[in-house]
Amino acid sequence: MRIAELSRSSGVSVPSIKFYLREGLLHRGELTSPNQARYDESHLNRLRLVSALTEVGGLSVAATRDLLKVIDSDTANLDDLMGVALRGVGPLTSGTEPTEEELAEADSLTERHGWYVHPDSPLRGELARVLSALHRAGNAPDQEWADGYARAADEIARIDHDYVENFTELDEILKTVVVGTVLGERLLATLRRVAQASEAHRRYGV
Amino acid sequence: MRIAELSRSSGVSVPSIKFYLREGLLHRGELTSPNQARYDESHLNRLRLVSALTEVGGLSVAATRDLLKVIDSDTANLDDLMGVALRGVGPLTSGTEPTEEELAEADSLTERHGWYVHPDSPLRGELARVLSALHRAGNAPDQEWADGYARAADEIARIDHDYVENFTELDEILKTVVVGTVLGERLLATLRRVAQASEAHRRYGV
DNA sequence: CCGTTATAGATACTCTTACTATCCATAAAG
DNA sequence: CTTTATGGATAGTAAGAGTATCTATAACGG
Repeated sequence: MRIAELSRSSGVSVPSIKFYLREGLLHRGELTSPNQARYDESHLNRLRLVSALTEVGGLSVAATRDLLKVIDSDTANLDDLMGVALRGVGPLTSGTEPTEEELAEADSLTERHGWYVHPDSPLRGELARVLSALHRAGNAPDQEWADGYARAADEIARIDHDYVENFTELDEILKTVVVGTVLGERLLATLRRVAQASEAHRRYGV
Repeated sequence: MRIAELSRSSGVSVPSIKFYLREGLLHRGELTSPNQARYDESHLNRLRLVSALTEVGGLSVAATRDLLKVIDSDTANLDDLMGVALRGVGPLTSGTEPTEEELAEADSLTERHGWYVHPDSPLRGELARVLSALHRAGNAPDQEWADGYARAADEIARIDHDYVENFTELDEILKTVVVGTVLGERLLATLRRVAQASEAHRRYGV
């Protein structure tokens, strides 16, 4: 197909497609002449993936490119790739480095739940920053509340891993992990709001 | 205190403080002369809240201002305020309107979990868009997986509501709901990644 | 008392991100 | 054979989040 049709069936404007081509988020079409190229299903699928990740997943173009690079890579080692995929999924938070005290609170939480976090993992600082932000925002996150969240997170991690075990193809697993991480986060956030609104309705009849 | 000290103890640069003053995220200090103002604890607290919401919560300055407006308002009706607070917490996703079919999938999910969602609620479209994005990304969200997420969301909603019931002051509740919604989302996302990494470690020894 | 430093507030400038718009030379379509 | 549609390069734009400057004045340090 030509670019116009690709645009129509993907819902991405022609200039944006050209932009993604320039930025390396989409592979070039097969040139049939110096100014004509043919696109196929692979381009369409990639564009759908890109728009899902950026529009709904909220990823920047740069972050999306990095993720796609991981998906496209065919390193043989699944374990490595899972790690890269999880670590690569940004942008996480910004801000200053957490203090020792904040790290200690994060460690205490992860230990209470029997989680293993590598001391150098960015997740450790990330968690510390979030907890610290809750303090700074004037909401000392009471331990029971945070623990409830942790239990839910634990359950979800198990669900995710069980789900991934259905797949065997490496590239399929990779894509599932990446997409599941990014869009799963949005899904969870949205379901949480729905559940909250519904619970408010149930309790107070809003 | 003067602006330099406010900057030092909040970690926000003086130009940024001035920017927040211009944008209405921070109330002006008390003028002691045409070019001198005094700031107090209230300014410090507000700045901490703003930086927690923007840096960790990932809110834009505009979204933060809107939220603060809700927190500052003293409408007497708690029910209304909870609704406004929950609805006001953006930015949710962007993109095209969901189709009937996508809405139907969203409705089916909410119904399976006994949730009540007002037909005009933006949450309905939001959920439909996320589910649709999962399809578009090439990951048909298998029902069992989504249901697992929904159960976790349900649990969290209950935890949140139980937590809020500890408070009695209206403005305290409001702030807790808003902060809890925004930062709780980050906390949950982070815990989920920690749990995932930990589960990967447990299962595959990464 | 006085030179230096620190404001308040207004206006202008900058940097990044994510696109759009133009342009040229050729291809395809009617 | 005259429009319309590319591919690819270059330039322009609009929004968002600050920074920098500037003008009078205060406040401080000696």
